[in-house]
Amino acid sequence: MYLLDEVKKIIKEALSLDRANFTYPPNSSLGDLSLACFEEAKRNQKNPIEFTIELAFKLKNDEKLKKYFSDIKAAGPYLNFYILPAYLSQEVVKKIRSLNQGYGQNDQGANKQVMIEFSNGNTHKEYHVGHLRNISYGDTVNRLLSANGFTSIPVSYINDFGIHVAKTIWNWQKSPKYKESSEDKGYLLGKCYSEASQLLTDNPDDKNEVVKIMKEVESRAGKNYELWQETRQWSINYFASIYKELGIKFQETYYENEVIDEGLKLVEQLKAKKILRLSEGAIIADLEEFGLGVLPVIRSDGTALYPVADLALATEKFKKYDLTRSIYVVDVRQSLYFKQLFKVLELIGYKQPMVHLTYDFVTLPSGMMSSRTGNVITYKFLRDKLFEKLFTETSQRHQDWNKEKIAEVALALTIATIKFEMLKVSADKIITFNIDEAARFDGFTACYLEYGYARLKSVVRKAGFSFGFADLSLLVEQREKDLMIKMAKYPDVIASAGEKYNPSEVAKYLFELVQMFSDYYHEINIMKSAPKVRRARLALIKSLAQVLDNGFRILGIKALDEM
RNA sequence: GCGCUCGUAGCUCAACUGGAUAGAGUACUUGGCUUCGGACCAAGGGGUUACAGGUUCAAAUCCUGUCGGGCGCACCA
Repeated sequence: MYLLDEVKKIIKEALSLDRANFTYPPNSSLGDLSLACFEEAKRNQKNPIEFTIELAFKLKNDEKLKKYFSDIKAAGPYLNFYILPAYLSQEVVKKIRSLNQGYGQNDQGANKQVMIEFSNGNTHKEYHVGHLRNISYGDTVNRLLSANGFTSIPVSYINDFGIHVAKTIWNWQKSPKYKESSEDKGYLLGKCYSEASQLLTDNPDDKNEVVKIMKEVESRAGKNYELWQETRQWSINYFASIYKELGIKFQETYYENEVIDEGLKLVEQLKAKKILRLSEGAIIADLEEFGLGVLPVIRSDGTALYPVADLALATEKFKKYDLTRSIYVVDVRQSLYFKQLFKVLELIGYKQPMVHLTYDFVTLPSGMMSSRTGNVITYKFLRDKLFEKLFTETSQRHQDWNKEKIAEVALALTIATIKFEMLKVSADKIITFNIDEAARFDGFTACYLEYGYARLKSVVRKAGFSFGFADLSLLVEQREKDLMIKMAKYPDVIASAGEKYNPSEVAKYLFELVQMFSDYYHEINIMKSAPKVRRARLALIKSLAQVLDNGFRILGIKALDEM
């Protein structure tokens, strides 16, 4: 059990409470932990202010509590606890040193297997900042679930069979410039798609050709089918290169073209079971009685819509894995669609909880992003722009470094910046992505966190061999105590962020922790302090580095020793 | 029209899900390099939490209404 849980348990036992409303005081002069006593006072029919005074008196004389608290004070209706620094340092610093990467994890989800689907790229289309929000979010939630003890299975679903594919293939054949270009072919397909959409808006008659290509691809034979196979692979390779650069891994990858046939069979079965029916020539799920309207499944021309693949995919997942929960990370605009999909799955008989994890979209100052109109910031554009700027910044600061090292650090900072920008705000906020804002490296940014970490590591490096036994009771500064309290809260943050699927809590926590360290670093010179004190302080900041490291890992960010 | 959602400092966002004096970043003004790394730190000004009611010991948070933005509502994905 972690320190704060233990302390809360002890207080509850001492007061024989089964429920208790703990909060954290607004500033450390009011204590480290507080108990709001409104309800308990009411239950005892007492004025809360007098009631806390009584409680404080009682607890202060409780011998059992003396090893945990230096003081217990009544402050109006709150009972404030001051944790004994010696106990704090023993419990926090030592615990971190013994658990290392495991610090912050818990076993809440033990023996529970959950699946999380995210990323969901379309082949033959651009990979843009909207996808980056999805993948950063999904990946972090996956890591949070693992940290909370769940067996979490990250999967991606790739849409390789829609009309967008045919559009791209159509334009690819028409325009020789793409074939001649030396750029990555997967990247070029995105550009090609954008142009195709524009051309088709200008000349709607050309759609006939696109439909012909679509049918040929779906028939799985012929020249266009072969071209589909080839181009599809370029996209898949391109995605793989992006995932690799971002450090994101999937346990399974599903493709629309591989589940669609199974989906069509399933539709027939569901028609027989009257879960689906014909209406106006189309096949639909009529969900009016659940207040969910109508979900079209097959068009009146007989071609498949999105749910066909999704129903088959869900079935496939439940067949292969014993899941206690199935999570889909998809933007909020598809809320109704997922309610409908989950309802149909429930009617089929799947009882497992299904969660649509929503996030709001990424828009641009110039308006809504759309690969059809070309109003997008692609991954490549963003990455190159940030990389260039960070490469320059890093070179200026490290004239002694070679180009490879500078590039390595600049790339890591680029990735960290992208992810952090996507994760630091809560999922229900629209991100208006301003590339110049994102390319600033001060304030609440990944670079700030990395910079604090690098300075910390630099002190540790300079200290060299001066470690050994540390007397942690020498950590008596208020700033040291504040840091330790903050470090003690890390497991709470992981539990809470995991429960709420909310990475921004972790981002904010890490920022605050680094802020506290920066202040400490400026006010207290570790290397110049007396040898025994120095050892204690080094032990403190080494465990602080571990907490930061663990938190960075949750966000999918590489902690850099130097930058 | 119906449904969902958001509205907090000039701007971008927090606020432990109903708790103490609503906090950060940025911008602006000012101070700090004979430095354990200045991509840093410190100080200052900046708020009727869109508006009006209600619920209670307590409301940015909950309920009702109004205004404003965004999104979705049968063959797009």
